[in-house]
Amino acid sequence: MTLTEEPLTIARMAEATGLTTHTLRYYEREGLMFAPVDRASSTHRRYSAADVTWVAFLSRLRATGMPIRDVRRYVALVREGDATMPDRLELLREHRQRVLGQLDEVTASLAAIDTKITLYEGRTS
Amino acid sequence: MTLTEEPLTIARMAEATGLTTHTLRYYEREGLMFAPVDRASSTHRRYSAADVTWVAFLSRLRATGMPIRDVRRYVALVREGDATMPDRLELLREHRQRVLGQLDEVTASLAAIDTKITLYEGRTS
DNA sequence: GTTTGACTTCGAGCGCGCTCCAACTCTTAG
DNA sequence: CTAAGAGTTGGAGCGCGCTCGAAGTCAAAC
Repeated sequence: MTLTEEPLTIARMAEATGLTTHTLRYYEREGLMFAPVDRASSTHRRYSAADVTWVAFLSRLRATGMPIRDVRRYVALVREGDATMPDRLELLREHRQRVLGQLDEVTASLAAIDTKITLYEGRTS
Repeated sequence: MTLTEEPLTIARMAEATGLTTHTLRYYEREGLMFAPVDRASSTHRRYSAADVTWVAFLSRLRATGMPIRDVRRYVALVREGDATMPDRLELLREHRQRVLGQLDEVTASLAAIDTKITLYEGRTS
């Protein structure tokens, strides 16, 4: 009884993923979808549950600043099958390290900003 | 005995701040400097220690994703003097909240990526 | 004084990631 | 069956933050 298995129109997919319909089509054009999106009567897109799962993960990659071109490389590896697992792992690990570095930098900068805030608070109190 | 008080050429300023000379000129054009940068014989820039301090802070704002236009607003307030302290404080606090939100989002996405990494590690071992 | 390399301005160009428009077709509610 | 609203494609446009090129001027070393 999984009603959620019904395919989604692009509008519903946009709601489900938090992306716009424009962005969904853009990602597809850019080769970021795992497989060609199903079509209802060969025109309107019908997104599967698997599509939702994939777009959710792809959004995680984007949210952490992975460039489109790297996402494309990653999904290309996924399409090639299990043999590319080590490559995917390496790609994700490298990305992870970059993100950790960015987090450090942002955190350090935030601390500097907090110091300034505290200073202002002292002067306006 | 503060040798560091000697003004810096743009090239040395670039070294000191980690920005390029192009970016330094760009920021100045965009109205992001606190005060007009000194000139040696009215052409070549000579950056003061105060300039270094300001650019360092401005880089913190940028590193945390504050848009150029907001940095401009902030520095405009600074120029207006002590009366604008409450406004500056508010601006920084709002920025701080946005940054905290971004940190949360990135951290959550990173966790999802870590999960995927762990999954791959399980399969390739 | 001359040379060499750093610096100047102005404006154009670019890479990224969308975002939007136009003109058209399809789906579905009534 | 028809009308209205949702979806389609292809390509242009945009906002941001630099980045670079050209053509010329200046400074410091010799």
